[in-house]
Amino acid sequence: MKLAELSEHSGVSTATIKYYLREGLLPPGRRVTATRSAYDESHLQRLRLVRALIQVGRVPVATAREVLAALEDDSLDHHHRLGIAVGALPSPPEPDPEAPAVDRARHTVDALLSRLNWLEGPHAWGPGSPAYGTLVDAVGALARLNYPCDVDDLLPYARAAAELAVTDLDLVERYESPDAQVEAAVALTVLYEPVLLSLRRIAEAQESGRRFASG
Amino acid sequence: MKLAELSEHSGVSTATIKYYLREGLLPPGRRVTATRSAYDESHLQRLRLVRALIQVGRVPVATAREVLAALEDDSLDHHHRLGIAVGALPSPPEPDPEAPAVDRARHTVDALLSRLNWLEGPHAWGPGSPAYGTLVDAVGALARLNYPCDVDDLLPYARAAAELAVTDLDLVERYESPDAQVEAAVALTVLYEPVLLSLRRIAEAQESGRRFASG
DNA sequence: CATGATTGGATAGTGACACTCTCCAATGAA
DNA sequence: TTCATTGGAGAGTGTCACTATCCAATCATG
Repeated sequence: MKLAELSEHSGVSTATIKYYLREGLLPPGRRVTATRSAYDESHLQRLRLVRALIQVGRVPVATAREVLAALEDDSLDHHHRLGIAVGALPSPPEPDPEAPAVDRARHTVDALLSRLNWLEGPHAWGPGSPAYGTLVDAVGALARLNYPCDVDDLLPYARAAAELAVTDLDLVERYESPDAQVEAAVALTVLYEPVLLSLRRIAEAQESGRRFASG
Repeated sequence: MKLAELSEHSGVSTATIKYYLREGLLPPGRRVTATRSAYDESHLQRLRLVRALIQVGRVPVATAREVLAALEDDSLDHHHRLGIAVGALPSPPEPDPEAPAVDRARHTVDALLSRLNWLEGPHAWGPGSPAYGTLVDAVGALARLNYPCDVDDLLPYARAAAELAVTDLDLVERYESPDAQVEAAVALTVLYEPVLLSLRRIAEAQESGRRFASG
C-alpha cells in the first residue's frame, strides 16, 4: 500500500498522515525505493487507533506518542506496560497546588481510596499519577464551589467505576496476545470514556424527566 | 468589591476577568462612578463556576456563555431549563456522518436506548442532542477498530450511567430553589465527569493489578 | 525515451482558542 | 497637585493540530 492508498483506506488526508509520520505516531513504511515506501495492514490499524485517540479521546499528539511508545516497549511485563500506556493517557490540568483547598481535596481522595482498599499501584498509579491528580483537582473544584464532595458523596461513583473496571478488563481479556491486550486496554479506556459520559448525560435527562417533567 | 479585589479573592487575573466580562460570561458590576464598578458575592460565585466549567470541564468559552444564559432564562420551566443548560454542555466532535460505520453505530445506540426504555426527551435530548451524537461517534470509532460495542457490551455502561444519574439528581434535589438546582445540575454534571473518569482509571489499575500483577 | 504526475521530505502558514498585553482618559488617594 | 490605579477596548501571544507549498527524485505511460 502506498501513502495515497493508506489515505484512501483510512479516510485521513495524506498531509495528515505525513504529519503523523513526522511526529512518530506512525512507524515509517518499508522503503521500496528512494522515493517510495510501502505500508501494510498494521499501519492502517495503527492509524485508526491514532485517530481514535486524538479525535474521540482528545488525547494530545505528544501524549499519544508516549502511549504508543509504551505499547511497543517489550522490555516491560504485561501489567506494567498496561499501566504505563493507560497512565500516560489523561491530560492533567494540574494547576497550582494552592494549599488550603487542594490539601482538603487530597485528604478526601485518600480517605476514599483507603476506604475502598484501593492500594497504590506499582508504577504509574497511586498518588502522583495523572488520574490521581485529576481526581484531586476535580474534588478541589467541587469543594471550592461548595458542592457536595465528601467521601460518602464520592462512593457511589467509585463503586460504579469499580464495576466498570471489571467490565473493561473482561473485554481486554477477550484478546489473546499480550500486545493485543495492551492495545485494547488503551483503546477501550479512551473510547469508552465518551460512551460513559454520553450515557450519563442521557440518563440524567431521563431521570430529570421522571422527577421534574410537568406535562 | 472592586475588580482587583474580585481577582484576589478568586485567584483569577484581572485581565482574565475583564475578558470574561467582555465575553458575557460574567455580568457587569454595579457602576459606582464612570471609572469604577462594584462586584459582590454573586460575581465571585459565578466566576468560580465559569472557571470550573472552562478549566475542569474544558467547556469552550462560547458554550459556557450559552449554558450560563440558559441558567438565567426564567421564561422556561425547571425541567426544560435544566435540559437546555446541560444539553448545551458537550463539545460534540460531530465529524462527517459517513454512511456505513455511523449508520450501524446509530442503530446500535437506538437499540440500546429502546432496550432500556429511555425515551426521547422534550427539548435538547434524544436523537440530535450533543450527547446522542457523541455516543454515536464513539460507538462508530469502536466499531471501526473492531472493538466490542454491541448492545450487550454497552449495557453495563448504561446501567452504571442510570445509577449515577439517580445519585446526581439526588444531589441536585438537595438544593431548594429552582435556580440553585439548575446551577447545581450544570456544575455537578461537569465537575463529576473528571471524578468519574479518574476513578475508572484508578479502578482499572486496581483490577489490572488483581488480574495480571506478577510480583 | 520523453514527459507529466506522484512521492517523500522539509518548511512555513492557517485557524481556532483562551487568554494577555498595551494604551488611554478618567479618577482616587496622599 | 500629582501620580498610581481603574475600567474599557483592541491588538498581540502561545499552543495546537493540522494544511499548504516547494522541491528534487522517481515512476508510469505513450
